[in-house]
Amino acid sequence: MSTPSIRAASVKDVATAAGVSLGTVSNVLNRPDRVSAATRERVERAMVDLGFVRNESARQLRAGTSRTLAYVMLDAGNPFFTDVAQGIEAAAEAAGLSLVLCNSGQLAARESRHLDLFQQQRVQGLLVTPIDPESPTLGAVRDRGTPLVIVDRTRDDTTFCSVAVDDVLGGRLAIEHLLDRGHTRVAFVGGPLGIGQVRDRLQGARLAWADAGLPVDDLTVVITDSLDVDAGRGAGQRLAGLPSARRPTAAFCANDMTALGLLQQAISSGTRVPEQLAIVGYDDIQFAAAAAVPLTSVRQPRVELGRAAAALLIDEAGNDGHEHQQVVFTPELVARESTRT
Amino acid sequence: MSTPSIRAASVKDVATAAGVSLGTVSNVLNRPDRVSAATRERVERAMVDLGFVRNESARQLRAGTSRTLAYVMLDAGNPFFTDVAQGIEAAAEAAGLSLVLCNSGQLAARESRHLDLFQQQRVQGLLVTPIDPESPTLGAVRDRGTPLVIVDRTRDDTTFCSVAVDDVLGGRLAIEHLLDRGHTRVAFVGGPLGIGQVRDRLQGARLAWADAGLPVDDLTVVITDSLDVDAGRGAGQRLAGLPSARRPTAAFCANDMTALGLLQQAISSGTRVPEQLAIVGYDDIQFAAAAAVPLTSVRQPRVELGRAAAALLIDEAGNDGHEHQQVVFTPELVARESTRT
DNA sequence: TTGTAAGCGTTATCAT
DNA sequence: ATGATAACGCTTACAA
Repeated sequence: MSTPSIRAASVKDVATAAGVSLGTVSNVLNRPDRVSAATRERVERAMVDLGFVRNESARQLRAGTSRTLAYVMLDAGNPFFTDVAQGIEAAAEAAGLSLVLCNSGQLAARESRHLDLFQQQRVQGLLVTPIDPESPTLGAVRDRGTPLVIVDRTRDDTTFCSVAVDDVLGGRLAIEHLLDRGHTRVAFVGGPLGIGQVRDRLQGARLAWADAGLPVDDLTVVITDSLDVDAGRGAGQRLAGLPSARRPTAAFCANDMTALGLLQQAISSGTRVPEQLAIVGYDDIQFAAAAAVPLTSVRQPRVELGRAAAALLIDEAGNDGHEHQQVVFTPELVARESTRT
Repeated sequence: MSTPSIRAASVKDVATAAGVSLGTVSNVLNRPDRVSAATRERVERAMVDLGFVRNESARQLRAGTSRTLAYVMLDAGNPFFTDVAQGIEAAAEAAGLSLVLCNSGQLAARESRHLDLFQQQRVQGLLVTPIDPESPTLGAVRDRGTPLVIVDRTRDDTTFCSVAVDDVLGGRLAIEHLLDRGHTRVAFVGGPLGIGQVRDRLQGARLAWADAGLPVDDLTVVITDSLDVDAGRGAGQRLAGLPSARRPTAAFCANDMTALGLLQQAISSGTRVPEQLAIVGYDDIQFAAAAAVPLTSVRQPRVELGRAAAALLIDEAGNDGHEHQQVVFTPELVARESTRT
């Protein structure tokens, strides 16, 4: 049993206890092969006796290298981002690195606090899903020496590595699926348009609509204030209020939370899904498949997204010949009950 | 614009650039009042010119104090824990501390890796929702000097601070609610029984059942392998297979994920909820209210749980007269459509 | 108000 | 195979 001491045991304490020099202790820590089995054992015993815990600050200061990656999430409450984090962690673990997480919660002040902290900690690299991908603070981080990759967002220039999913294509897929099912009056539900991804998904929807040669007015656009469940409910009421001749027979929602809200409103008001209203969501979160009417959704390769981001970061941090890459993944439509013909 | 240099600028570099001594630079960092406005300004200019980022390892090594708390989550994909984390972060932020997160994902190896890492980083304190609250590794952490509080779990002894919710009472509330609604054949759905919380919720259910003087056999117990959506679906099929005379008219699920699965199975097989099957969940996650039939659920004060845990930890880390406390919160039943009479 | 210098715990180089 | 010693970048007395 170790005795909680007033001051944590240091290598020096271990050395004294084991009757060896401090350098030898460091060797059992870092090059165990360089030390004889007998002394190694003695040192290791002393370590557990004293409850020795290596001081990472000192190690890092001297060695000049950190063994951790950090991911600043946009919204830890959204299952999408925790899946991305899981992919990052898998890649980090495979490379012998640890991942620590932080949540900006969409607050710029918190985002920059966390960015600062991690820079000061000299993490090997930083992943971030930024509130604003164009923000100059990201460039500042990298200029100061911390490799940084942008996750699930893109930037207009190519000065960063980034991984994202083709949202224009995703919008296309959703609408093409509904057209295939014979729908000719469709609603896009989502917002605000300040979010680049919402814009892209809408654009993709419009492109597919135009390609089909349908009257542009038959694609109703319902802009919401946010992308949560309440927004979906509200949109449902707005759709229900339309004259039946103009009422859409299908809706494409900019994310699953919104789609779930719309679904709930429909069911509780007696609208049958998919017979009277087909619904397509976006993200394919776990709850989409588990909804009362399993939701057709555009799936993004979340875990793979994280994995790729981590790989890019590890390359940027370790490879001198590194060149920035903007990786764009392809989304995929998962058809379920909510759009069954 | 700062120039990305081959080696990060140090206080010494800043001192040289500003034409002052290294001690003065440190003063503008730590005691800005001790230095004249003129030199302070000069030093600050030099800092931005050089893109100076304070080295936290060196700071911490010398000052001996960390400004961060860490939370090792059990399952980052479960919205319950991210809400808890939010409460922790709020309390940490209020105390001028940062919070970093890690996910054990129910893997003991990962849990202990993360625990090790944070100990080595000498974080001010550690919060953890452990895979096994009785594990001796928790005691080892604390013995080695890192304050640790247990979150959403309890331990048999009182050697730790902990915060949890009264699960026996929660089970009681669920069953009493169903009894109030007139149900006399009820199923408990959840498992495995290795999880203390599942045991407690079941125990509460049984106590309430016994108090009502009903035949013990009329409380059907359906044990599941896990607490996810699939488990709920499977349980639904098992219930449907019972002879109608013995088939429960209501089910109490050990968490919302399971309840959502049960609900989905019921709806897709034509069982009307709540008319033919009433459902009570547990946790009151956001998706519970957003389900096709909004779910009655036992709510735990998640954010408050986190806040309280952080407060305990901060006290343990900073207050010499600290005494361990086991805080137990009271759950609350939120009635919704799924149990409407 | 500012400068000087010691030391935090570790790693790594060089002797032995 | 092991021991002595000089950094790493910073904070903090203490001296000027």
